[in-house]
Order: sequence, then structure tokens, then C-alpha cells
Amino acid sequence: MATIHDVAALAGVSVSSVSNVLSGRTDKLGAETYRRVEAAISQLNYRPNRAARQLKTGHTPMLGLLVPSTANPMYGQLALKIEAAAQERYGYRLLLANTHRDKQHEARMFEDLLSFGVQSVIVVSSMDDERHLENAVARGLAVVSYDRSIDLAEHSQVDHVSPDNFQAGYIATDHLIAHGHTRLAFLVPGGKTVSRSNKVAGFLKRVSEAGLQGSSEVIEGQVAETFGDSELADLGFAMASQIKAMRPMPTGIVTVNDLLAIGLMAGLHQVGLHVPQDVSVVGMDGLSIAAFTNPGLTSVSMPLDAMADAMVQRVVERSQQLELPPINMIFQPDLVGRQSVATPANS
Amino acid sequence: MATIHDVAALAGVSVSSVSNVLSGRTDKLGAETYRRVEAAISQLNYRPNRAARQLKTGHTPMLGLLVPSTANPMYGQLALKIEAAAQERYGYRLLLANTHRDKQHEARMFEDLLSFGVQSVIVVSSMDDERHLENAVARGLAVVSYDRSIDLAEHSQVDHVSPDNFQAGYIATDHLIAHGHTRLAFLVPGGKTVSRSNKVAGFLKRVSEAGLQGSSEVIEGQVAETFGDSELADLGFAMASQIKAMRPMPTGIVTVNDLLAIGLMAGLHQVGLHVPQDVSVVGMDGLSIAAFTNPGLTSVSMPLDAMADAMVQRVVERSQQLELPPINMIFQPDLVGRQSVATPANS
DNA sequence: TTGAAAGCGCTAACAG
DNA sequence: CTGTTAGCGCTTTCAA
Repeated sequence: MATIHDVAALAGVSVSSVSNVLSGRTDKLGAETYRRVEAAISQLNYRPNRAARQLKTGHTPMLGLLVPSTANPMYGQLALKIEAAAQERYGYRLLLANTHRDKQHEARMFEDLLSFGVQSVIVVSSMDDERHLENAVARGLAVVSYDRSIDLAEHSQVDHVSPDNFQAGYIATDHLIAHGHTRLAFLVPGGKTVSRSNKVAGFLKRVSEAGLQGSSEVIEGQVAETFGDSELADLGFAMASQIKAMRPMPTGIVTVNDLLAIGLMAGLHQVGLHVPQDVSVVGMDGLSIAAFTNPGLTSVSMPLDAMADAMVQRVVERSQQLELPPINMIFQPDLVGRQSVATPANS
Repeated sequence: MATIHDVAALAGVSVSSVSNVLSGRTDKLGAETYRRVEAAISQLNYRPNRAARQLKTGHTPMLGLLVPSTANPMYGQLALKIEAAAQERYGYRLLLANTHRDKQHEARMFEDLLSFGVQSVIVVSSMDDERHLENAVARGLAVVSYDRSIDLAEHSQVDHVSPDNFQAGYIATDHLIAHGHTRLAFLVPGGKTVSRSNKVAGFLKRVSEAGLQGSSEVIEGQVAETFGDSELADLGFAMASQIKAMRPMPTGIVTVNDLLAIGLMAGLHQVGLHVPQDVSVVGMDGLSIAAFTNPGLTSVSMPLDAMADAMVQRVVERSQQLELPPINMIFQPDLVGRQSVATPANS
């Protein structure tokens, strides 16, 4: 690989002139010098060595992204959007890790990011506790946490970007109630996260407004230890029998995400229950495959593009300006109606 | 951040002793020295600066991964497996980019990888031509190309790892023929890739063995410009009407991947055709969601874990030893039967 | 406007 | 076995 010295030699100028060309400090350069440097650069196909630059400047154009699992299309899509935004807006590249929502993994990744000189991280957060994130901030990382809106009172040093999960739970439930359902269930895997709690809270709020507390409930799956696509769908599939065994059986079900809903619909079919004739189902995430299930899955869709963009912008800005006040951005979800919801049969 | 000098000072030894501890050269160290260095390291929470190390040694523990789109669960899953293998086997981190099968993107990423000092890349290849990959190799990258098995005669400097796509096309077709289908179609998006051509070839081979050339055909979709999940499924959905309009209509359909099959099944349903009663469908990829469609999608599954592992191992080894002879590894696919295939109705 | 030179943090000779 | 030191390639004062 050619170095800045080779370029300088070929152009017959000093290395600092080359450096000035590289950093666009054209004001400090003669037109002729500029031209010759440009020529030398393209002739040698020269690219500055990032490691050297980083060693000098202390930063590198990379963004860390921690997701539970890219096998879940929700996060695969998020990674896609974030990568695009980082690249287009700032020319940053993406350093990706799958955490399986495990703190060990997350902590190890933070160490690595730091040692790689990465200063910006977007984290799809693990369980309730975020002390390890605050710790990372203290060590100099700019951290944006996704899907975990917080109380402003928490006085966190981490930025938070999230869909309004309470609202998501609320409108999903409202949709079922508007269709005449009175016996409702909310399905959630074992393992609490803030986003799940908020969705549950939205569900409960709408249920109690409608006076349906007595006939509605939250059903927690027997743990999904990992967070890929297959485990969640498997869990949904398994939970179908639980639903069938309930007396009285709910007619309207909201699930915490689409994969769970997709598994659930398959499971319901398996145990002889028809969607939407016997049971209506509403998912959350707005996965694009939800449009292609049979029946099509009604789902609460999250504005991924806008959130990805906001996160990238925020985390890079903060990495350049650590003293920004922490923010908490909330994005509104949207119900996408398809065929998995109908008026309940009289019973 | 603490530096190696801080550690040396605190431990009361020289920097080279610290460096020796870091690189595990314990033979050159007194036990006491070792102990004190260890203590100083953990006391300062010291991590070596990768940029400095890289500048000195010329390499960095990162692996590049180029996929068409992580929004396609197939590649999301591949990314997951590769990340895990890279981390576990070699302690490497993953630099990820989505290429949309666009050469511009790929070429730009190669530039960046080089300038970041990354020496190993796994590429889910773009279109037929791989000259840009050879070019990257010439510039010092170790490149493994996925899903594009080649003629050994091609004398490429790139390693190739791929499922046996010919075989995949063959067994999918065989499965339909074994169920009694005689009018077959193979669905493929516009835009040729080697893997698609191979799958088509497998289809045609089995078709001609059965003497069904006259009643079978390959149907090319009107281009899917990008390669995410939604576009492919949309395309499959749209192609359902094409199928329905055919006279005579095929009773058995193989698709080039599962997303296309999932879209197709939804589209067939939409136009009033039942799977598998009217039409049987076989996908390819072995996505885990294929188990949860309605009906469950019969699919040719690829041994992702083994391939991910092989690719990581190969590309890292090659980056350490550039003069290895290029290889071409082929993995055998496997048909997973579900409910989307049945005996055709008499007609 | 351009050039010389220090130094970012680390590794690996080499000398002691 | 331990310490000293010369760079890796770049940016950025500072002097010319």
C-alpha cells in the first residue's frame, strides 16, 4: 500500500501538503500543488491508512450496533437502515454484534469498541437494567439505546429512541375492542424488557377503560432464552395450546411482536382453531412478511426508517460533542389492518 | 484511556514486559513481573489500543461481511452465524455492509476495508462477474465468495463456498415428480446470479430425465431491483397471476428462494388457488419461518452453520497465509417436507 | 504557501 | 529476563 510519503514524493511536495489535500483544507494550498497531489493520489490509487489517522486523531468512522439477533427480521431490517444512514450521512461503517440480550456479550462488545476506538454505539437494549450502558458512557462512548423509553427523571447519560410502546399496546387492543372483542389476551415471552412492559401497560390501560379487566389477561410464555426468529415463533406456536385450553377462551389476542404472532397463528391452525373466525390476532413490529401470512397479519408497525435515522444522527453528533443533554425521542406507531382480525362469532 | 506506559509505570517494569504479557510471551517473563503487570492492567482497566497495534503489526481482528440485505432473513441468519464463528474461533469482530448486489457498493466497501486494514472478507456475491473480487485479492484481501460455486478451470484467486445449488434444484424438482406432478414451473426473479443459474440447471436436468420438457418451464419475474425481504415476496405475490393465467397451468412450482415462495403462496391464495390442492410449492433456503406459513412450506434447506464456519475459518487462515491454493467447497442441501406439496388432483 | 518534525500507542529487535 | 528504542502512517503545530 502506498503511503502519504509516496504521494508527496511523486507529486514533488511535502507530506503536509498532501495531508491538507486529504482533509480538504484547500485554502492553504496553491492550485498547482493541489492538482499535482490529486494526480499522484489517483495514480497510486492511494487511500489513507485509517489506523494511522485514528492513532493521531483519536477517532475512526465506525459505528457500533448491538442487536439481539439479526436472524429476527426486525433487527435485520433495523441493521439495514442504520447501516445505510450511517454510510450516507457520515460515511461511517458498521461494526455489528449479536448480543442475544446477554449482558456478558454486551459488556464484551463495549470493551472491544473502546479498544477499536469506536465512539458511537446504538444498542437494542437488554433487560431492565442499564447500568452497563451508563458505565460505557463514563468510559467515553456515545450511546443511544433503542426501544427503551425512559422516565426523564432517571437522569440517564444515554440517549433513548423508541417507538411509543404503550401506544402500540393501546391501539392494538383498541382495534380488537372496536371489532367487538371482549375476552382479550396479551402474549409475551418470559424475560422482561422495558418495551414489553410498556406494551403490556398499553394493553391493560385500554382493557380497563373498556371495563374488561375481568375477562382479559396477560399470558407469559415459558421463557424464550434466545431471541432469534425461530425461538420466538416456536414459542408462539407452543402457546396456541395454552390459549385453546383457557375457559373461557379469549377471542382476541395481541402479541408483543410479529414473530410470536406468526408462530401463534400456525399453532392455532394446528390445534384446529381458525384465524380470524375463532380467534383474532394482532402482532407488533410491522414486518414485511406479515403481509404474506395466511391470513395476512394485522400488526402495529413502527417507523423504522425515521428511528434509524434519528439514532444515527444523534449518536454521531454526540460522539463529537459529548456534553449534549440526553434526550428521549418517541415515535408513533401505526396500526396496519389485514385479515387476521374479524368480529368475534356470537358465543 | 490508560496506555501501555501507564501500566509499565504502575507495575514498575518496562513497556516491553507489558507488551510481552499482552501477547502471552510468558516464557520471556519472570513470575513476579508477570503478576505485577497483570495487577496493574486490571487496576487501570487497561485495554491495548487497537489502532496503535494495527499500525505496528499491519493487521486488525476484523472480518468484513458483504450481504445483499440483512432484511432478508436468510442473510440475517448468515450474518448471525458468521459473527458467532468469527468471534468464537478467532476473536474477530464483524464489519458489515449491505450491497443490494450492487457493484458500486461492493467496490466502495472493498476500498474501505483496505483502508481500515481489514484483510478478510466474506462476500455474498453479486452478479456473474467477479473481476472486482479478483482485483480485491490483488490488493491484498483474502476473499471468500459465498453461493457461487465455480469451475475449477476458472483459476480464480478467490475461495468459494456454496451449497450445491444444482442439487438443490434437482431434489426440489424430484420431490414434486415423486408426488406425481408432471407440469412443473421454476420461478426466478430477473437478474442472473450463478446460484440461480445452477438451481435452474438442476431443475431442467430432473425435468428432462423425467421427459417433462414439454410441460415444464422456467418463469422469470419482471426484475426485483433490490433484494430485501419485501421485494422478493412482493414479486412472488405478483407472479401468482402469471401462474394462474398459464394454459395448461403447472401443478408443481419450485422457487429460487423461500421469500419468493412465501409471496407466491399468498398470491395464489389471493387469486383463489389452493396450496397444495391446486398447486404444490417448494421453496429454497430453509428459513425457519417457512415452518410457520400456512400451509407449512416444503423447502430445500442449506447447511448454514457448517458453511458459515467453513467460510470464517478459510478466510482468516488465508489472510494469514496468502499463498494458499484457492478452494471450492460445496455443501449438500436437504429437503424438508411440509404441507405445501401434495399429489396433484386428477385433471 | 510550503516543509520539517514531533508524537499518537504499540511491537519487536537489540542491547544489557 | 528486562529495558531502550526505532519506527508503523498520519496530522498538526511551528518555522521558514
